[in-house]
Amino acid sequence: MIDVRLLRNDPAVVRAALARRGKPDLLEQLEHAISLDARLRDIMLERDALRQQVNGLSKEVGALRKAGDTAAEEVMAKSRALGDAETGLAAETEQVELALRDVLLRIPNLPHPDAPNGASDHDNPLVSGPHHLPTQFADHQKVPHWEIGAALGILDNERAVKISGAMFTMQRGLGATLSRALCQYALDSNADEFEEVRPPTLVTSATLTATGQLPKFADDAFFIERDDLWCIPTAEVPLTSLYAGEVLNEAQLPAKMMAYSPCYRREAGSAGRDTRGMLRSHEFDKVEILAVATPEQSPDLLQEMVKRAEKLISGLGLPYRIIEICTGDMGQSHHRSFDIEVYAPGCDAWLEVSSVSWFADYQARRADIRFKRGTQKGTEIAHTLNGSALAVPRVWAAIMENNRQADGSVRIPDVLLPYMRGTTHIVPKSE
RNA sequence: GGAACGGUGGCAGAGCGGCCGAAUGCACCUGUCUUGAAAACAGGAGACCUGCAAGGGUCCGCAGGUUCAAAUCCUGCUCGUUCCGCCA
Repeated sequence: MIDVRLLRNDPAVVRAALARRGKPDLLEQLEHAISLDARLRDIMLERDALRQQVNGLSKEVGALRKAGDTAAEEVMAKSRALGDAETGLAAETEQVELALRDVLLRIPNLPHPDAPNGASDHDNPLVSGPHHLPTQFADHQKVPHWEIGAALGILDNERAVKISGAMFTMQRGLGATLSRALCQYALDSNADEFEEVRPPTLVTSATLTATGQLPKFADDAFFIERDDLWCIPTAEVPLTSLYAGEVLNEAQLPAKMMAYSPCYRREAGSAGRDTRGMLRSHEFDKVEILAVATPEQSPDLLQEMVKRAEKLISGLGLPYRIIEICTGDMGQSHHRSFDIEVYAPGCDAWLEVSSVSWFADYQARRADIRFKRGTQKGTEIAHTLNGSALAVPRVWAAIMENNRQADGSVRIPDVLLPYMRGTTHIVPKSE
């Protein structure tokens, strides 16, 4: 959520910042929020004045009663009348409050001043790279991973579909081992600074609202109606809410955490896209890194987290590049955001394998994560940042295609060897 | 799933419908004392909204209800503990 007070005191700044996202209807929502806020403060003032009177009268009644004064009855009647008026105003206040909250929850975050302007993903500037990109690929590398996986007997999507329906994948044998190896690798590489967490993967609506998926993007998530729980689309969701509703001490920040989790996505808007192979599916594995921080710590943390994600991809020896997300392509909650893309010669495509973002106080305000500076009075809203350390399926696919040898085998990147039980190459099953 | 009990400030823990934003202890902060600290003593100190401020309002798990007045009474929910049942 954006800060209502900023909207109230400096609407021009908010308008200008949101205008950069290039969605005209946003500005209408802003005006709506501004007028609701003004109205809310008016009636709250009225309501509080009434409450003050009622409170005062009630005290009087108490005193009169004690003194045995019959005037108490009169005062009670007066108070009752005021109380009725207060009830009406209170109901209205509540209504306006809810309406305002609903509008605010749907307004996206303000882009960082340094975030590049742009209308769509075509305008995302290149930050670094391409790295490790050979001048040309051999023919044996220009085979899509779904063909490689099938030939090696390590990808069995047909049976995944039999079990669970379209857009589910299944890895078998060394394919499954490779998936797990990637997770281990990502976790081990960040264990120096990040606490490993194994969070719940079913969460409440409140939790899913904190990170920004609700109320606007309910269609993108799996919902278990009977128990009123949602399947997480990323470990960002439970990790962000880990400190929800708490006041942290400044000394606890930055709190750095990481988690492996399955991720569940309905992919409602993309039916039919990327249906082959492992580029898009309803369930996949990911290792996420996340930090809760002070505003001052955040810029450096953002850079650090991009570096960490880059190091993982680079360590695998895959061709990659880093781009920055422009204002028109930014996600709802993002303040500033970088993507790492890996080139897959079989698909002939740059695949987004990691996204590192700074949310400023947008998520923390929704989640009510605050911190206290030293012995200073009062609290401040914290900042949150997170990034995929490693999203398994697309990296898995890129390894298949980039590392395919002339003999049809796939070479395991060196950094994964410790997790592969001695396997250096995945070779076709000889039958 | 069934039953019993419970949810009060950073923690522990009192609280007759009005004198309760809430005793007390610990922890914390500031002073006095001390070379410094500890101890002792004195004082201070919650969060949120609104307001330039003074002030006002809200918050005792959550939501309703009763009442002139609710931490306190009633209802529903939720979470926790324990016991039973079930179970990897």
